[in-house]
Amino acid sequence: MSNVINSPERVAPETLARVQAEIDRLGFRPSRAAQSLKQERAGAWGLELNSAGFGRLGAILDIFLIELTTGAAERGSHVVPFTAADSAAPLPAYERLVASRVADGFVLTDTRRDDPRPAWLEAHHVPYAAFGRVWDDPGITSWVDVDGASGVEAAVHHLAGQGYERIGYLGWPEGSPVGDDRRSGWVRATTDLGLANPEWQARSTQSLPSACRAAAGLLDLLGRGAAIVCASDTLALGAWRVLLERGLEPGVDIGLVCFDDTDIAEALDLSSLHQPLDRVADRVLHLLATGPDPRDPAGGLLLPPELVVRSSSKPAGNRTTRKEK
Amino acid sequence: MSNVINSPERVAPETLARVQAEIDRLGFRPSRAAQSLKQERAGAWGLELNSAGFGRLGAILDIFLIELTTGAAERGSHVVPFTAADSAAPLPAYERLVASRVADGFVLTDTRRDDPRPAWLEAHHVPYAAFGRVWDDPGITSWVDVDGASGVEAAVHHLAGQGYERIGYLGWPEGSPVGDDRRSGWVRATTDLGLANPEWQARSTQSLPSACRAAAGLLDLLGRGAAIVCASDTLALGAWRVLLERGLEPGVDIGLVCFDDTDIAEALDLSSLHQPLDRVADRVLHLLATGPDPRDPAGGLLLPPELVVRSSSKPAGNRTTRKEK
DNA sequence: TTGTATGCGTTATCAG
DNA sequence: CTGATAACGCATACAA
Repeated sequence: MSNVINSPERVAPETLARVQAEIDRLGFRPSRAAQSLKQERAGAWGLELNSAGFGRLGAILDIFLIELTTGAAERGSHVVPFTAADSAAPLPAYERLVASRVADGFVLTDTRRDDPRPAWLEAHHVPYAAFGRVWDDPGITSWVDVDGASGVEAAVHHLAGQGYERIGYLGWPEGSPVGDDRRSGWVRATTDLGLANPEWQARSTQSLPSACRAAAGLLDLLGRGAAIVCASDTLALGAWRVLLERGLEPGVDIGLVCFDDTDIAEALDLSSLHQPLDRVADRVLHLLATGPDPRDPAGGLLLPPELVVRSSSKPAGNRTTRKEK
Repeated sequence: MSNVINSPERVAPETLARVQAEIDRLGFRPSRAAQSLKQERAGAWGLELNSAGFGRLGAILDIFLIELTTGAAERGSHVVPFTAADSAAPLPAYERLVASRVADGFVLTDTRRDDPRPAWLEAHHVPYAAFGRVWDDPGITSWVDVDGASGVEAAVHHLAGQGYERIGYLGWPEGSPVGDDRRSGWVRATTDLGLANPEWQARSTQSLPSACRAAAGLLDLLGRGAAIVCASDTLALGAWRVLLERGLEPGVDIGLVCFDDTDIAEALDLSSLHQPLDRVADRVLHLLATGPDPRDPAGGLLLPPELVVRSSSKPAGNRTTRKEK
């Protein structure tokens, strides 16, 4: 009797033991397909893998996928990755999974302005939760994101605490919501600290040559003894390269803090803002399971990143000892 | 009638059109759960995400996952990622998916010596195919791998063709099957070309400081004008760093070719051996669908990587022009 | 408290 | 060639 499995409290202890023994002996495990059919839910969440977010330098989505997979398993469900044939028009791929009832809902990543997915999912009453703000509609609260502004702010305060007085910012071109958010943290923190100088910033796309050019220009402006906060680990790689080419040592001649804390930051021993992907995954799964909390009309959840201090932002004491060449 | 969907040739053209019209009108799509139940197959392949292979510097498995997902979708199935609670003892996680019939079989990655998975899967008659050789048992042919030896060999020949005469090798410590395989390509090629020198090699683990130390030692040995083949992009990053620190330019003062062709190689503009992950995924899915070919007892499939030439291995002509400092 | 029957949405079989 | 029907394995409601 399946009561033993699903409501053990409704069954006599003695029969429970007997049936349980049989279950163990036979190695019985319920079939997901039959369960899904009966319960009319797949027990799986779809996750679109788009090449914009995956497999790129400084990608963190692979880690997020691991966290999501683990978290889903703990809640008795699965993650079904899928790709859209045309990444500019992903809706058909979502529609397929919904229509064949392979996924009960979706985890959105790489949310952007004019993202067609939230509206479509809302219209079709498909549950979803986003890693990344839903920028188009403040009324939508089914998202979790990392607070880029407060992260960069913390980085600036950290650098100021280490004794840096000229703190520049190497970010993305204006217009990307994530980039603008991170930059605002730099503006706020330098203003608060009385270190503001709107000149001390440079913009670069996520390509290394571009990052190197931007970093070089910024370094010319700032000079030795300054610090730079980078909007991503890729930008930091560019900055790091320019430092090396100029014979400058990160954390000694120039302070460096970057965002994302990918393997690159770790490998290069760069201080970085670590995104709490385990907590993001946990909250996303929670949202998916319960739906957005109607008592909380304020919006989604903003998680602060954690600053991981490495040698690229050494305290002032260490910096005084110049390394012999 | 479902004959229209599953065997349209057995149905009168007129009824077919009529029923098809209804299907389109109603937007009917078969439910995967019901199909799975009826056909007694999940239509999904399990893929273990272990933190050894994912989210690490120079990881290519995220790209492989995309290829696998796309390929599976083309064949009407899905990929179900999962993690093992204890990555040293992954079998229970496999067992769960089999028992609840969530996955019909598995794609193995990160195969290693004394890997318990192939034997277990064979014993339980669970279909599987590996990306990476099954090292323990030459009788097992259900794998696809990239031919590291021939790849490195091609890299050495390429460098020799560019005019390099001292070609060193920066690899992993002895004992890893993949590393030994790649190294053997260097030995073979340098021997064939009469450029062999067993001294010209260094060994390093996949950490940047270690790679830098090893690369520095190797460079001391080889001197300017030599070339280095690296067993991975991470090792190449170490070599690249040492070059920069010494004021040497890759492709001008030192030739550099690495393995894996990850985002790092692309960002640093390093020549690299590109693994044909799309073809690997395709063959793995083919193996899964058909089982290993009994007419081919010779073993699995070895695909040659493709050398992507970038600025770090410029032809000799370009090298003659020394850059002004 | 325990056992039994029904139906979830398919596909395959079989009688018409 | 077509339409009806049983069975896949489970959960649930209901009868015993």
